[in-house]
Amino acid sequence: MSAVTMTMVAKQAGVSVSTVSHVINGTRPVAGATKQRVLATMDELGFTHKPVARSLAAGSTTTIGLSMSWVSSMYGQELVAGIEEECLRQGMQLLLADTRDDEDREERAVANLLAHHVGGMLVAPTARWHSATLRLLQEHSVPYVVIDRLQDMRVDQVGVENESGSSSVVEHLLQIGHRRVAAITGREGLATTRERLAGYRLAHRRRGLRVDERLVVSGGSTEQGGRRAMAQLLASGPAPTGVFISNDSMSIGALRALQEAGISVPGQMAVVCFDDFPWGDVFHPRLTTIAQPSFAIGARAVQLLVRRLSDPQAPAQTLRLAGEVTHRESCGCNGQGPDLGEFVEVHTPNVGVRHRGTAVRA
Amino acid sequence: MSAVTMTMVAKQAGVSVSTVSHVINGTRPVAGATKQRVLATMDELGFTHKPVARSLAAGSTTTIGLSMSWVSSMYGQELVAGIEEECLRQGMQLLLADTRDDEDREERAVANLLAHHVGGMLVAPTARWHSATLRLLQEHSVPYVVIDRLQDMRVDQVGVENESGSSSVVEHLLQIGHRRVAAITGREGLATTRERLAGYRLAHRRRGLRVDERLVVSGGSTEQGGRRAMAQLLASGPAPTGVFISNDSMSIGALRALQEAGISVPGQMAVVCFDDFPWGDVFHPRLTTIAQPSFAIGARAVQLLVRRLSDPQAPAQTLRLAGEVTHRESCGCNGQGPDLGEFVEVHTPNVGVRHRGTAVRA
DNA sequence: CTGTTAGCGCCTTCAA
DNA sequence: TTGAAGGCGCTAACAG
Repeated sequence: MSAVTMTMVAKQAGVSVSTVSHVINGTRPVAGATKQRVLATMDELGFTHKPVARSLAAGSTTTIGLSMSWVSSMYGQELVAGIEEECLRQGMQLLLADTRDDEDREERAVANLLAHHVGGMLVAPTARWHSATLRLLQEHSVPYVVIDRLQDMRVDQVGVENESGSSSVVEHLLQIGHRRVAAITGREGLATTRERLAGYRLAHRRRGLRVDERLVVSGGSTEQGGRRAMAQLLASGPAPTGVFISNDSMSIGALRALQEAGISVPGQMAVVCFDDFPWGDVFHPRLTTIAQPSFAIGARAVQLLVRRLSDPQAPAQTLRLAGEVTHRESCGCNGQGPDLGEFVEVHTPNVGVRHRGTAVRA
Repeated sequence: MSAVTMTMVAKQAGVSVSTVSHVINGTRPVAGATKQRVLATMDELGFTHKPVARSLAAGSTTTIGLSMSWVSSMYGQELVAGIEEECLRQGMQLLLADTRDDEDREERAVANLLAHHVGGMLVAPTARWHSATLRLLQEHSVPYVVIDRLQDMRVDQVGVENESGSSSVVEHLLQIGHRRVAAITGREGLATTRERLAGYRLAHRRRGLRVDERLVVSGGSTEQGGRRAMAQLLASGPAPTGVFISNDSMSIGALRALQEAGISVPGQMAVVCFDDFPWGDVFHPRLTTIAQPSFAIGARAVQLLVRRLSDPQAPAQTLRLAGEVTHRESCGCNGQGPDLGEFVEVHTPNVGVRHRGTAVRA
């Protein structure tokens, strides 16, 4: 039997329901003796608070929703961990919904969450999310913060510094002598895609080199796309000697293509990529990557949401956390390269840091 | 504004709330004309159903809860995907809570889910879950199904066939000539640990070999544990020539230890393990594994729950899905081994199958 | 076929 | 310092 209600507690303790309610919520002073009695009976009866009833009556919740595509990427695990951890600390509950990076699913997911009376939302938007989903969010006038794929809007959002991160690894390749460095870019329309590509270009500019546009290929952010993109790079024209891959899924696809073509890494092709793999230093090729501070991003997102919840008028804030270059062997510099740290300012925010394998610096 | 209620729809359409309710739920016949009118006004006003109010009033929900530790394992992603997919098909919502394989967190997680009025629960229990959590579940008399770590109880549960799976890969090592095959086992108290170890023993028995107990080491199911276990195996006594590792996290740890010791796989050490990696055929060493049908397991779990929801008196059911041996190179048989398929009956249940990379059969 | 009337468990004025 | 009473949005008898 779970049906221990406030009414039952009230009757048993010989007080009114409102007193019980106030004891629970600390929403008005209650005499010490009464309070103790209520607390005791609550404990005795095994009373549990029912958030749904509360939210119905009060119109608010301590539950927040998270809408993201976490099946498609390894990056999501740490993110969710960070979010959960911070939720715990803030005394909030988390409701999860998966979008699979599909706009329709996303709309349904958000609608669901909203229907479940979440008090706020964390959204890692899909590529073309604005249309319906954004409207939903705004119609319900629910506070939300955008994660990862930042928008050109005045909203609370937190993500990684894409441009500086990618520019530093690309510049590393250029610096150790590569002159034909390709880029496999993500899905069109994503801020991350745009910014990481910008980093790639910036690196060339810094070195006074011109980008050969034939070496810039879209991989659509998926594993299959990455595979195709790499295959295409290998097939057409003068092959690159190095490649920058814009996310983890595409990296796997690209590696698959390289393997199928019998090309060794880094021997015949240097590889650097965005997004780290937690097991990146165990398997070969050991990838040189930019690790996102996923855990911290998640935690910060919750903090941003909590802030907005308590102060709806606060100005919108955009947080950019620095990625961390994890230097391994796929770049082929054999430790002769520069310390990449000089390009990237690695600052890990003070929100609970997680170990992510052994980062080998050059 | 999100506050479009049934009452408003009723007034606008000139009917009573109960009619609106019945139109929505199809819970009693409504005249065609009336129904159309209600539907139209609902659409016009942008009405959204509020599940929390419904569950309060009806005492039931279409929301089910999932309590598991999915951050720690890659296996979890497919599982959740399978669960979600099936939930979608069954028209149910999913609430997620992470336990991090910690008993206290698990208790809180389950309590939370219960508090949110879930109509049923999916639980992938931690090692010592019975004490508090199970009681919670039963006190609330909520239907639940156990996933993965099956219990010795009469409850609905679904998991992989641990024993036959591990015995087949271990027997493979024995068959190609290994005589000192070690086992790195999981956390004590887990059914999976027990069963996978039993498979390891069974393989030896089948081949008429005795297990050297010094080669059986616990890795506690964690990456660190796997690393320590492997280090221990390498340090003490006569080293094994092959090893069976009981889950994915420990495999990563063990590989790390092997790498630190400068031991090549499969050259100096043959490796087989439970749990596959989605990217297992891209990186080296390419692990020979037993892939769990995670997606199917998730889907079946939902089906089991739905069945119990509709028929509380149905007899408890235990489902065992076959794992699939994914034969790659870490076993070192160089394709000379037998077709492992002859040991394992691979039957993929009819619940939506997912691609998981290219499985190379010997 | 449809409306009326109680609540579900809780919060929140308004009184006392 | 405390109670009583109304209502959040919806469902489910009970009446027509």
